Amino acid sequence: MSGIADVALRAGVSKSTASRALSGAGHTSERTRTRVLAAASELGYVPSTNAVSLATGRTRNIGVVMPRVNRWFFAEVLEGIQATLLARGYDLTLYDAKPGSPERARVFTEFFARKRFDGLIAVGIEPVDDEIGQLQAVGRPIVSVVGAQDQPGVVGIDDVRASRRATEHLLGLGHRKIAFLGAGDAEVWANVDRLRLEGYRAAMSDAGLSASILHVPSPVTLPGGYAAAVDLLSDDRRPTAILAVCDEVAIGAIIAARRLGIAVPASLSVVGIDDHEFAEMFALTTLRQEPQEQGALAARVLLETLQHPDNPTLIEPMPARLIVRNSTASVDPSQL
Amino acid sequence: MSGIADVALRAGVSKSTASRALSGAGHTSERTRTRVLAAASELGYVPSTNAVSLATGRTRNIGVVMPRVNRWFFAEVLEGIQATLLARGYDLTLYDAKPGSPERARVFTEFFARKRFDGLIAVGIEPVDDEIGQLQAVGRPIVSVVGAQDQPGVVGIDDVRASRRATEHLLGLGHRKIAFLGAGDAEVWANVDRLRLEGYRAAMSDAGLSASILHVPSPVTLPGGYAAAVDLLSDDRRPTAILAVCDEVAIGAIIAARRLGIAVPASLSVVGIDDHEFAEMFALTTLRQEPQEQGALAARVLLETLQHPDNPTLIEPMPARLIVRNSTASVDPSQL
DNA sequence: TTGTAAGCGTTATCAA
DNA sequence: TTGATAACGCTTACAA
Repeated sequence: MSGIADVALRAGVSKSTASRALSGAGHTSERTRTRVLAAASELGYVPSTNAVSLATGRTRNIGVVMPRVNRWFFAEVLEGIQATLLARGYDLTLYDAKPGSPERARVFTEFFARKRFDGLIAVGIEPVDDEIGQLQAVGRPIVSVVGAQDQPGVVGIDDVRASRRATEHLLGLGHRKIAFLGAGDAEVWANVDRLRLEGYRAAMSDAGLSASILHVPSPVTLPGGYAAAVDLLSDDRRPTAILAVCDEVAIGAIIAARRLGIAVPASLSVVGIDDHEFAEMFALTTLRQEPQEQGALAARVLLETLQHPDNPTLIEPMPARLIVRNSTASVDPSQL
Repeated sequence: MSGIADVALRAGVSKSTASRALSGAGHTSERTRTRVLAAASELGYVPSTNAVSLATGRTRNIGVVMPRVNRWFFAEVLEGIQATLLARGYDLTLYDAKPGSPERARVFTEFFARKRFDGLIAVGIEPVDDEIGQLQAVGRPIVSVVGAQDQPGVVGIDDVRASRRATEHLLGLGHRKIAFLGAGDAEVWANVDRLRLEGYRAAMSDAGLSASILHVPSPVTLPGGYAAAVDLLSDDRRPTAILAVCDEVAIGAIIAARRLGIAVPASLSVVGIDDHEFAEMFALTTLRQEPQEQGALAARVLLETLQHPDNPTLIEPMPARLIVRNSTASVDPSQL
């Protein structure tokens, strides 16, 4: 456990010189610098992060809050953030904040107040009431991933546009009876769900099909989509196509269709949003978003902000490309 | 940003008295204590974790390393750890360490050397070569989740026993041609996979079926299990039952069977290990393990060790119960 | 029970 | 370019 004092001693300089040589800040002669560096590596010197933080006020640590980690999207975003921070030598402190839970309240008050991080990445956090103020009160830069597109510092795709595009794909195939599957009432993702529903509605309206708009609520999970689809598809007057709020729901719907003996895509087209890791296996047509990239971008933007606090970075919405696989086809004329 | 000095001033005491009153260590008169507490809350005082850590040597932070976070098991374990730490006021610093990656090397050397945590939880880390030494060198207590059962401080189920039990379930239903699906060669989970394969082999041998042992390699993912099962089941001499290394692979196999028109469980029994969140939806018979509990236990044990370093806690293997659903049935006599 | 003062391991200021 | 010395914000002997 040798400290900078030991290094200084061994290099025959003062602590301050050693510090300068090691951190690169301030002037040091080439000769002493190499001597200090040598001494440090010989001793296996590792600076105490606590002492550094105390003296400088920076932690080299980033906080990440998300409502949960056991969902494909969140896990992917987390990996993207992690990789980027790691490359820059930053640590990552994770905070779990399930909506409405008492733990969440503690995170927002107690844990955030400790300010153990230089900046915060909020993923899929839709702050309610006082949470907004609590986030502000942290007094550290914040970047969000998925959230209201109108706020600054938000990384994500344009959800309205994505689901509109997906709907148009189905319309282009001749479908008229298109159901939107997903987005129950009090969901985690309420915001995103709402935006995607909106895109679907807009596309339907534009096609003169306002009357055919059909919003089927479903839990936003694979089993949830399965169950909801079983109900929906058991009806005689079932739709010819389904737009799911995300791939997990879409895949649930495909599995439901198979079980009911409904051929996909011959008798039913299904399109999702995400390009989930299972999408290929189910030949799912979907709008691809890349959560790892979103996480990486969020991290980059945040680190950039830390370096140049008054250099506000404008974040462009990320692209969402239509990936056509084999879950969508032209509508069967007999079904019209 | 008021510090303890401000609190002390406001309460009309010295810094040390304020510190004692706030931390509860040492004696303080009831009266001054309440005064200090009042002053602290009026000022919204939050101790600087850096200063505390520097002075005490403890961080109130736990490190968690795992090879990845976007797999059901890991994500669940992480949630279990998180919840437990949160309840005790501990922070969680996450380290991603994909096997063999250069990032992993950095984590094990650079990041661990910073010792930003009081203890470490290693989930599914199968340390190689120098990594073992590097973990030791951290000089902090370590608890593992899943790993060699013979090492101390390891939380997990008895994998050999679990897969033996699963195999016996199939044997009890009259199956003789039972394939083990999973565990390719150079897999992340090599250790666990090997143990489960071993349990299967043991059960088969005990039943006098050594000759029928059939190990079919498959990537340990749902799509991987799907692909491997499609191959396996396309063969005329296909097995009447499959034991999958985990539920994700098992579910892949069920989906494959359905696509091939093979009825589960009538013509094919499938059993998994995990009780994954999708298991119920696929009526999968499985051996349930509870990763959240494992994470929580690991966290509890670690915190306990921090409090009583010389009180070695013995960790019992966690139970794995057979959950019989509808993916297994007595073998069809015509298939024998 | 309380206060003084010395750490904890760095960085930052200011002379030299 | 370098070196004393004072922060950083807290805990903890040691004295009172």
